[in-house]
Amino acid sequence: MPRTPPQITEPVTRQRQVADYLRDGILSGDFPAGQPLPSEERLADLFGVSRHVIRQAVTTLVGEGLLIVRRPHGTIVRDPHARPAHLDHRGLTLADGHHTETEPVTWQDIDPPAFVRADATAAQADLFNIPPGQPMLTRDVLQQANGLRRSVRLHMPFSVAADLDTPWLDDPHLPEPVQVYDWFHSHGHPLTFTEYVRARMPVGDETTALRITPGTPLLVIARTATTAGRVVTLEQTRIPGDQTELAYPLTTTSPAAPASKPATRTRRTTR
Amino acid sequence: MPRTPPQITEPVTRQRQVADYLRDGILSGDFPAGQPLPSEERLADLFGVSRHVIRQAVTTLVGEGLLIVRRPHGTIVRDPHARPAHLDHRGLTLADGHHTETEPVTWQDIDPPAFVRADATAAQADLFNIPPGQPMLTRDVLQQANGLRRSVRLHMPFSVAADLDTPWLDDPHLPEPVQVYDWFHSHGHPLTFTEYVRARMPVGDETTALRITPGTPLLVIARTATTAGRVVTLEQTRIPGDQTELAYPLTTTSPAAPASKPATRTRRTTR
DNA sequence: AAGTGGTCTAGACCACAAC
DNA sequence: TTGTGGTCTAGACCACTTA
Repeated sequence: MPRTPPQITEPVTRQRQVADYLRDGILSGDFPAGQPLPSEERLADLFGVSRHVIRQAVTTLVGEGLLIVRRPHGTIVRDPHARPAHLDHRGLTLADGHHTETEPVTWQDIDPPAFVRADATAAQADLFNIPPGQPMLTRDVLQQANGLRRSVRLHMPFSVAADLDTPWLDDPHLPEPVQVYDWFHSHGHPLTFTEYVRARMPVGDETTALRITPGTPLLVIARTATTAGRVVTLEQTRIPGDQTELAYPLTTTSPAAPASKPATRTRRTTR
Repeated sequence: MPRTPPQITEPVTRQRQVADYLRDGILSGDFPAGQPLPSEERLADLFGVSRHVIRQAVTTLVGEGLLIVRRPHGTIVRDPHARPAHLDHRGLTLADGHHTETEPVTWQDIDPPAFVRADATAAQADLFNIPPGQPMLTRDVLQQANGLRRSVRLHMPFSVAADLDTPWLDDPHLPEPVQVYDWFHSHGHPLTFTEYVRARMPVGDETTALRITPGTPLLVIARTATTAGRVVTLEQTRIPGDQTELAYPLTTTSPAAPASKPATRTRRTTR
């Protein structure tokens, strides 16, 4: 009897074997990008399994972004090494009191902006250092440029609008973000900006609104504007993750002049 | 007979209805986070459909990151508004000729670094401005800290190693990235850095190697080091997208001193 | 022992677009 | 008309963990 127990590996199911076979073929180029795979029934016959097994394997690979299904043409191989076609240099330019995006893309509103009165979520309350549930002015718009889509939502707590005598306390129609930034700058509140980037899967109608191909995640960018240590606005942008790559010049600080970190946000240390 | 054709909407399949019902319940809090959903068989009886329909709906929501399956406990509701628990302030500090990461996390190597000789892909060749397929020195390592995992891969073209008389042409055992940066700095090649962020779904064994929960994307960070207009190294980091959020201080440039954009990379304008 | 989700079969019918 | 993937049913057996 063997003393050493055998190495336990992942169970090798049929759908797993099919998925591995197809993935290897795609990554090695045996199944060239842009070409359709053999039909599900043909693959089922080829492997001698039911179509359900094939479908499970195909579903896995669609989730990995390696396949895309075009009915009734078939299942098409996607280029796995394709990088996003667009590069977005993140940054703002300040000239004559006017803020401008570094990236000179002109986004067009698909629908008129929506001005919803939203209550601060726990995370937003934490960010703005306000009580959770406090109402906020928001401006929500869906935009497009070059066939791309993005969603931009600007948030400003009521307390900020009131404390700093902004014109939007009575008229909640916030203009586009850069104009809001201009107002702060010209009224004695110079701004510094920080961006927070995360990725998640689209939920529900985000897939259709942003025209997201199945198997591609969402890039979520939260840009905060801070003046005198106070976060005054949050500009949240959502873009499909397979179309755009974000570029940031990295600040190389020297310890003599330490980086002015934005106000630390409390974070759960639990997972 | 009506003149105006009816508005065409998405077909409302059973699995779609089940998924919508469950999603609404999760987002509204009727199905509280952390609690298990009713079992598949119970849901099938409840709706009067086969278990297959339930499974399809559950698969959809797992793909959206709203559910997580823990066998045999059941299917657990995930907090849809949870933000990543960790914040990574991206940046480098330069002191006494030594580069240090701004974020003071100590990552531990899970395995010893692997030094593979890799050929430049088309995208990498474009980035380094070298012919595609040119060999590169690479250093690949899987790390962990605080229960998180990440993969870090450092690339340096052979031509760079040779032209700048680096010590790694003969001994391909690249040290960790900051030490490589130190070498460039102390040998008369001051560096500037740019980071490129994108998101994609994990492929194949990335899921297991990085311990990625199904339904969560991957954040891919490419950090380039440039000296005298030449990109000398590429440091690529991959982290699970549900655990870490990236923070970048945004540079607000004034047009008098325009931002020194890194060498423009050619990009396909096609989708 | 019981109950969970995972895998798999063998069928069936459908909508859609190309031929 | 044909072939595609999408949906759906009604079963079956399995591995796993907790009670």
